Amino acid sequence: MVNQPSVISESPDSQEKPAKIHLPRTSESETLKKIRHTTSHVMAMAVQKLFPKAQVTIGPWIENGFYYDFDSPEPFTEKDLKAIKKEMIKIINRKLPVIREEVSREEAERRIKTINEPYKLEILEGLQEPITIYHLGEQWWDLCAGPHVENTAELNPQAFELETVAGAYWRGDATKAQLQRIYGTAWENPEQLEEYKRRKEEALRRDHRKLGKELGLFIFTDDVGPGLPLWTPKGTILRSTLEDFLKQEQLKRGYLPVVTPHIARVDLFKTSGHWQKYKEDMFPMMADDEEAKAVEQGFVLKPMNCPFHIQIYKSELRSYRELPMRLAEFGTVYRYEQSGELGGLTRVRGFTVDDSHLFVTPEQLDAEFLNVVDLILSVFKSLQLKNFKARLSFRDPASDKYIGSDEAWETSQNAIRRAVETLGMNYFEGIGEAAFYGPKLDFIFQDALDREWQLGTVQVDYNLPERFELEYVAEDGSRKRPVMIHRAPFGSLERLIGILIEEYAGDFPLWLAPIQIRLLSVKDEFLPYIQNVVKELQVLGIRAEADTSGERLGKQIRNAETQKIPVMAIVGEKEVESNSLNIRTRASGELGALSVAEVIERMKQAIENYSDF
RNA sequence: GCCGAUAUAGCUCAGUGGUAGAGUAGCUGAUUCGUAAUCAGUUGGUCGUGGGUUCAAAUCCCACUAUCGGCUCCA
Repeated sequence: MVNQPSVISESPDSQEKPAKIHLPRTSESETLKKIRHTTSHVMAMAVQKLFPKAQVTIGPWIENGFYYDFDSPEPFTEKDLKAIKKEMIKIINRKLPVIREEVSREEAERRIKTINEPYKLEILEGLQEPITIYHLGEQWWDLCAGPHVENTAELNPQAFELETVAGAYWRGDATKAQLQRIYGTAWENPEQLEEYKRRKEEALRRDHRKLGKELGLFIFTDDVGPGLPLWTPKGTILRSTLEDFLKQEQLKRGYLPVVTPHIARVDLFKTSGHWQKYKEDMFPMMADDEEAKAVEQGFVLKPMNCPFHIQIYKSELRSYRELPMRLAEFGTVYRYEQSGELGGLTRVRGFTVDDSHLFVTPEQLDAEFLNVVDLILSVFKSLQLKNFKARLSFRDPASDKYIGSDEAWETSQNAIRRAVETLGMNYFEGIGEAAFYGPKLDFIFQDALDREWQLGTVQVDYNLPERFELEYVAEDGSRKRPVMIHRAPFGSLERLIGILIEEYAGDFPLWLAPIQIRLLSVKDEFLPYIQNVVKELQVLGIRAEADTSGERLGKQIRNAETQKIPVMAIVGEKEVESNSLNIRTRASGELGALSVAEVIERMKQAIENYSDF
């Protein structure tokens, strides 16, 4: 197995093991909460036994397990994890009682001082009374709200695993101490643990970085640079199919296409506020010489498209009759993301936003916002994306990273709240998640490894119209200020494709598949026939190709399956004689012989309806 | 950016101080075959880059780059 190419693991046999075991998330199970809390305490006790200098900080449960952060002079290694696990099993087998004790703040403080753990003192400050301490036997205790199992004997030593070590900042603050975090998972029984591991492996198989390589969709090279994807022919088909799809939707809804350059004078971004607020996140300025650099006269790669679209709006005196004006562009932007943040297609330094800026009158704002949300939801529906959350991304009033007046923020945040309430959508609020120029409604998706990513976004903006002094002539002849809506249903093509690859596990619906149908011949003598049919299909815009490898049929089928091609057409003597194709699909297997005309008709229908063959 | 790990053939990986390997892909030949791997032969690597230690480095040390996991950040 080890020496096989990895695509092998995608074979039907390895996929047909439906999960029978239910794996609850921690928040759904009181039992798991107890198990994981106690297991994390056992781990902390083991760590302090083996590394007496390690200080315990916090160690909560998380949805799939738990972690504990330690301040340790030496970082933990994978080897240490094995030793820690061994020590944990010893502790479990000692059948230590887990005892809850309520103490006064003063008493807690006194006890912490005797064991000299300053982090605990800081934690204590933030705790409400009653303060509870949990003891593991007589040697170890920690501040904890619980709940816990009653005895370590209730933990199954075969049902937990220490997974990985990582750095983490104290209190999640990059200016504070770097701690060592150990992630682990714990379950009720070994069967659940096995199932959990199996699902993690399964998730790894869906990873878009792996599938992107196997299916030949995109590459990265060291010579081009980190976070800068290169799109291969197949990936480019996928991209442009998605682009065309959205362009059509937008044309139906009155959007106006525009194209703008990738660079602009730095002054443009001074007016917009980017230069002041996000200079560090932009690629460095290009200047002719040192003198130009000194006075900040030069060009920058655009991190956003809005200032460009604003220029087009401003290029003429606008009447209220022209509004809403919806300028749309697949605009490629460049952001100098921190090196440690880059990964696959979900976080890159150059990406294409399906961007549009809508210039509307204040009266039009609510209706237009609803139109945008409607577009976004219908796009997700066509893409069969169902698992997402809507987040109201508001500013953190305590932070100074935002531009604009308090009134402008209030007005736009209220507009967003009104919209989601009108639609009756489920949503949650993310304080501090706003863009620096305005609040957003974001659509959040999960990748194969349960990490969350923002795709679609709608933003209400009173600030940039102000900064660029945008106007329109109102009905009464007065000059008024429009409101802007920034919106991107995909968010970025790159991130969307990353999520789509994982959502479909590389098995794209027919309309998106880079190769829609591959023709296979039983014998080489039928190659001319299949090549003619391929031409016929291509003329009709169907993405068809012929397998000319001369391999046996079984191998040709296998190759088409591993490449996840949705439709295979097999040609032997019978098919040539009757001018037909013997169809086999990924979704439904063998469908038998159909006339070429019928195959064409069904392909066209399925592609048009976003459905299977 | 921070903590840790990793980097060997197009791909997936083995190789822990003594002449660089396997499977697969590619190429060549034979086979002309009916629904997930036909057989044989064969090309291919400054072992990420640059330094150092050593008689000798893929292997040990240092720096850098990239990737992976996590943290922080994310317009």
